[in-house]
This record gives sequence, structure tokens and C-alpha cells, in this order.
Amino acid sequence: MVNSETANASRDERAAANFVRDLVAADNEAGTFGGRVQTRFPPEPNGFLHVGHGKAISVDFGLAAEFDGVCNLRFDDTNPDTEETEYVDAIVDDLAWLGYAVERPLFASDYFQQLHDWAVLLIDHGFAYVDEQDGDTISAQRGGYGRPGVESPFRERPIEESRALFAGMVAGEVDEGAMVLRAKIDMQHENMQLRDPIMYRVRHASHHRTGDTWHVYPTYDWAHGQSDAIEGVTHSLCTLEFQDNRALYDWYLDTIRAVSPDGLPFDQPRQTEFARLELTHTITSKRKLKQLVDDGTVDGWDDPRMPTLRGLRRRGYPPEAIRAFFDFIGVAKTNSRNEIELLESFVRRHLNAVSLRRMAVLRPLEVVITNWPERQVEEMELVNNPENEADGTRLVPFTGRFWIEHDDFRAEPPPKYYRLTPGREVRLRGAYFVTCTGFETDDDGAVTRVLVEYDSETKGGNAPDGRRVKSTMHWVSAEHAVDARVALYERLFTTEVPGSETGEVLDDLDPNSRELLTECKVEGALVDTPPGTVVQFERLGYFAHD
RNA sequence: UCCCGGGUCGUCUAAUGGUAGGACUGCGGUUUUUGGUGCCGCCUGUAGGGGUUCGAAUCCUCUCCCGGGAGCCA
Repeated sequence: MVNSETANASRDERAAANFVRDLVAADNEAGTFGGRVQTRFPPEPNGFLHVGHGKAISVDFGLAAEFDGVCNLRFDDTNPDTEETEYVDAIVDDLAWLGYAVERPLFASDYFQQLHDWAVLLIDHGFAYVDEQDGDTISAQRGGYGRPGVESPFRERPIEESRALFAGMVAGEVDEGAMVLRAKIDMQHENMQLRDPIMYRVRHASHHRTGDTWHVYPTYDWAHGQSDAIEGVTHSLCTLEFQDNRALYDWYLDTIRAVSPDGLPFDQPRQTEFARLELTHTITSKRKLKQLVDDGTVDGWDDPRMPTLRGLRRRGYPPEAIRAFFDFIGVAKTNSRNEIELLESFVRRHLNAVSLRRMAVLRPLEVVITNWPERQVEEMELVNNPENEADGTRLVPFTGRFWIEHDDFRAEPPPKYYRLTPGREVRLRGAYFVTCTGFETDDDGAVTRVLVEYDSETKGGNAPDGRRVKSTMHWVSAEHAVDARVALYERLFTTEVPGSETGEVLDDLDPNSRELLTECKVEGALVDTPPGTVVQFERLGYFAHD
């Protein structure tokens, strides 16, 4: 079950817009694909998945699950120059983390032979030809928007000649760039995608799966629709920039069907485009992310500041929250940019419901209870999760010397400051009321130690006489504090493109975009528990133990 | 310039010919053993002009604006 969230998914009674869902439902009603629903998620294994891919995954897998259908993970590994097995494994891993475990991924490269045979069929029927012009020439002949293209001088060459030349390409007898196989469609077509697109190019690179078996590799367009058809995909969902490719997608399938002795053994899949995810303050350009990794701005693809799925994972984003976010924002054709705050709100909502609370002091300031019995240690019972009683309580040691947050004391308080200040009584969470009786400073006047007196009648944080305090503060016993490294997210995005210390490498980022990385500081902290869990933390959002 | 998409609060999204609603953000209040959480409230929107209709965000029409498209990338 993919959509098993209850608390998180029901932010709005109404389902978010999902025109693809409506379309699939309509197809089912009309019996278009015999009630069958099959989708696919087709990443190229040339990098790590980021949050933008997450939406596509959610759409592809989520929709299939919703209609009791199937969603394949199919690697679009048609370009040996850029693809590596390392990425295949990482993508499978990220998918599983997001909640979509794939038992057996598929590969476009598994269809290379079939694709080749279909290409030969198209040649034989005069629908494809070998062009010996170079790339610049072909590009120039394609024409422009509103300007017709020019037909290649090789366009009308004899079928036998194209067939022999293509065989040579396949056999590895042709240099890279010397020839391509092109579909013969229409050089005057107003849709540029249909001006004799390239089906095969020569590459002598070793492919991550097929090794040196092939010397020709299919282009995206020639591979995609047929791969869908071979697998029995009914709904081929992709992003908006492929809208113009749909005509070609259909042309290839229609043409193969027309010239095949047996036709195609499946219903023709239908491509539908939806808007990709854009998030404010978030880079999803693979090139720019790679730049950040390569120049050491971040520690790697899984750096918590990265918008990659593995970055989000280390950042402590629960996959359930991410999926709930995707459900909420819906699927539409409108070009849109979601605010990162909306994603964060889902993260907070989820974390608030499930996180075990712990106290942690980031910038410690020592506090001494002057009337505390020497060497006395008490165990205070604190609630693990106020949102869920079942999470129980824990015992936290308390002594006469402890740390509080530096910001929680002010020698000279500004107006409306309710925390510790000379003469004021506050509550130490789950422990005692204490009243500030003084403080010590160093030569520069900086506060080094705060002195308080405690009221022994207020154990647990309640005064028998019913008096109240304006503020409750967290603390960690100095004697028992555990030193931890935590990844801290005070604000979940950066405010500006970094300055000189990291700025140079990012010159080609738009300096006005304010879209860079999530602000993330990895800091030392004194916590009341050993590392190991994601916990929510007062005022700061939340943190994850490193 | 040609083709294809798309325009509802600041943002995302409902309303498919019948009260323009929700969430996020922001602001204010309230509760609270963390200034968190919760709860309540406020703010702001149908790109524009014509038309059809008792009635239009919705249908027609013209205009404007935004996005994508001329890799041997995907």
C-alpha cells in the first residue's frame, strides 16, 4: 500500500488536482486498455535522484498503485557516454527509501536487439535512411521556427544502400559521427521533432550493461515509445518538455505497426505530460549540483544540504512526509513553482506526530544552583512525545550544575524577554523552578556562569501554591551531558547565494535566484540521550543526529 | 518568426453554467511544562476586452502574458 498515511494525507478533504488520475479513470471507464493500468519510471542512470524525480516517482508509482496496476522501474540507458552501474544501484536504493521498493529493474538496453530489428524494418519500407552528413550540416538543414528544413542529399538513396550502410554501422565499421540513421518523415513539418529525427548514432564507448556488443545506440525518441510498448505500458507519463516529442512517439509506433507483419502485440501506450516539480530555494539542475560536489562546496551527493533524495534522507526528512507533499500539490500541466515552506510544513507535521523529544543545548551556558544539596543527583521523568502518550517517558538525571542555551539568559533583558534574567523565576522543563540570583562574567563582560536558587517544592515543574512562570527552558546536566554532533536546520533554506568563501564556484548561478542550498549547520551539542534518532527540537524545527 | 502547452489569493490547489473554498506563507489573538504544538481570527485572487446566458473562473471570440521546442542529450 502506497497511500497508507492518514494523519498526513488528509490536510484537505478534497483530493488535489491530478488530471492524470482523471484521465486514467476515464480510460478505465471506457475500457481503453481493457481496464489495465501500467506506468513506468524511466530515469537515465547518469546521476542521483533529486526531489524533482521524487514527484515523478510519486506520480508513476502512486497512480499504478491507486488503480491496482503496475509500475516498472526502467532505466533509460541509451547513451553509453554518461551512464554507470553505480547510479543504477543508487537509484534503486533511493526508490526503496522513498517507499517504492523495486524487485527487478528493467533496462532499455534489454531491447536493443528488438529496436535494431524494427529499425531495419523501417529501412526496408523506406521509412529510414542512413545520412552521411556531419552534425552541423544536419542541424543547419533542420531549418528553424517558422522556416522549412532542407532535405538531405542522402534522403532518397536506395533502400539496399541504407541497409548495407546501417549494417556497417552496427558492425562497428563506421567512425563516430560519420553516419546516422534517420527516420524519413517530413523536413517541412512545423513540429521540429518530425524533421527526419535521428534514430541511431555511432558510439564505440563501452556500455555499462551491454559492454562492447553494440556500436550504434538508439536515441531517446527511438527507444522510449517502443520500450513502453514492449513492456505493455498503458500510460507513459513524462514532463512538459516532451510535449513536442509525443508526435514522434506516436509516429514510430504507428509506423512500426503499419509495416510489421505481425503488427505490435500490445495496445499502443499513450504519452501524457505533466509539470515537473520546481521548489523555491532549490537547485535541481544536475550540472549545478555536480559542480557543488566536484568543487567541494558540499561533502557529496548525500550532503544534507543537497536536494537529492539521499540528501533529504540525511537531513531527516521522513519519506512519508515527502510523499504526502507530492499527493497534496497534485499533478497538472500548469508551470508552477512550489514554496519549500509547504514541503517543510509536511515534514514538521509528520515529525511533530512521531518524533521522540530530547533536550539538546547547542551553545551551552553553565548554571549553578547555589542551594542544591552537594553531590545530589535526581532523576526527572520527562515525556518522550507530547503528541503521543504511547511513546512513554524517560528518566533524565538532574544535578546542581547544568547547561542551558546561551540565548536563554540575558543579564539585561530586552522588553518581552521571558526567559532567565536576574531576579526572574523560570521553570526547568520537567525539573524545578529556579530563580536567578546572580551571574559571573569574564574580563570582557561576557556572561560565564549563572547562579540560581531552586525551590525544592516544585519538583517536576509544578508549584504547589499554584504560582506560574512565564517561561520553561530546556537543560542538560553538566555531569551527564552527552557530546553529540547534530545536523541542525534552523531555517531550511539559505538566504543568499554564498559569499566569497564559496561563491566563486557558483558564478553561473543566478545571483538573484536565492535558490541554493538548504541552510544546514553541523554542530556540536550536549544532549540528554545517545545519538541515533531523529528528534524534534524546540524552536529550531528539528535535527537529526549525524 | 512558426508549432505546442499554460494563465484562479504572495504560492500551490478547489469550484466543470449556480455563494470563488482549502492549505502554505504573513499578521493578530488564545492555550500551553520550551516563544514549539494546538485552536481562533485577519489579509489578499478568477490576466484584459467583447459576446452567449436569468446567471460565466467555467462556453465562444479577440488580445496580452508565461513556459517548452531547431543535440548524433534525456
